[in-house]
Amino acid sequence: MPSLSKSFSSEDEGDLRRGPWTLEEDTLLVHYIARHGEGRWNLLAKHAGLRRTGKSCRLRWLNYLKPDVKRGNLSPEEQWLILELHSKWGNRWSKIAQHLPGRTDNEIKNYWRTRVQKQARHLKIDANSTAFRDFIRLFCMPRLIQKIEGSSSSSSIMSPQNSSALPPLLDSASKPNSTPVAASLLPNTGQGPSTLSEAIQSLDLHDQNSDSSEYNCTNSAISSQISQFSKCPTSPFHVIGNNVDHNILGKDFSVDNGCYDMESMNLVATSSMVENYSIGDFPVDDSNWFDSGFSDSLWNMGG
DNA sequence: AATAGTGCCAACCGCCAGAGC
DNA sequence: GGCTCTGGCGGTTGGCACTAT
Repeated sequence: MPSLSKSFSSEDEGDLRRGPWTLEEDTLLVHYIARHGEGRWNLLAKHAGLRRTGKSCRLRWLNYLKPDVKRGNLSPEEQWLILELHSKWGNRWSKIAQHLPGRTDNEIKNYWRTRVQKQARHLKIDANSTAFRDFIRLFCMPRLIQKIEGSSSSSSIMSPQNSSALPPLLDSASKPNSTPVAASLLPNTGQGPSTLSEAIQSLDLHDQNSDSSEYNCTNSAISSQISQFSKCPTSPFHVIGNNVDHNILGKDFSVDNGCYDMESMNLVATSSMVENYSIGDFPVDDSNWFDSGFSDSLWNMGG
């Protein structure tokens, strides 16, 4: 957010600036990197004439100015991938971000904290608990799969240049002052995967050392990967006929259902509901469930 | 219209690991 | 081996924008 005032944005600690970046600083940084490349951040800051720490320059570049940084709402595919990878790796945000082209670790971390952890708070369970992990895998991920499969035509192309495909009302780029100046100043490097399916393919290729068993049921294309995942016998939401494998329900999925207004929740994660649950009839408002991240009907249940 | 509450996210902080000397 | 520098990471914070009352 360039050029916004902030109480501590004036110079302190000697000559170093802190707080929001100005448009002028952004331009300096972008032009310097365009000419000399990135790296050696402390030197870069000095030579570019920026009164910022190298760290601050690096962060500003990586999280905001870099041309291939994608802005706007996370797609269902991206959300699914975040949930899946987080269940696998935990808070390894940078590692997770490597598999989401154009997304930064900061953005993923923010998403997790503001959307997913909020849900755990509303359910009054620990976000790191088994119960919440089950909730994610039993309810959220299958729902996302439905969402993805329902709009399979738009499943794969998510290059930064294609951000117009994002839901316009929810595209955070609509915020003022949020347009990356570098996008118009620098060419796209074209490095790294540009689509989610490419990212998942790279996941298949590179993840075979550590926990590859979790991906035994993956395929190269995202749609087949996800449907394969849902069919995988080891998947927590393995489907038998049209019903969830009840083996997974042996786990304690107790949620204090007396803690919130059940009428207004749309979704109630109780064992009895789970037993009647089938993939096709989630008791949630289908219209906007994941369109707006986790923040709409389902996730706003406790407020 | 004013105020309070909440969501979101950019930016900062502290810690750590690796490289170079 | 110890020190310094640098970059990377995860956690946290502050403030703007939006929504509800």
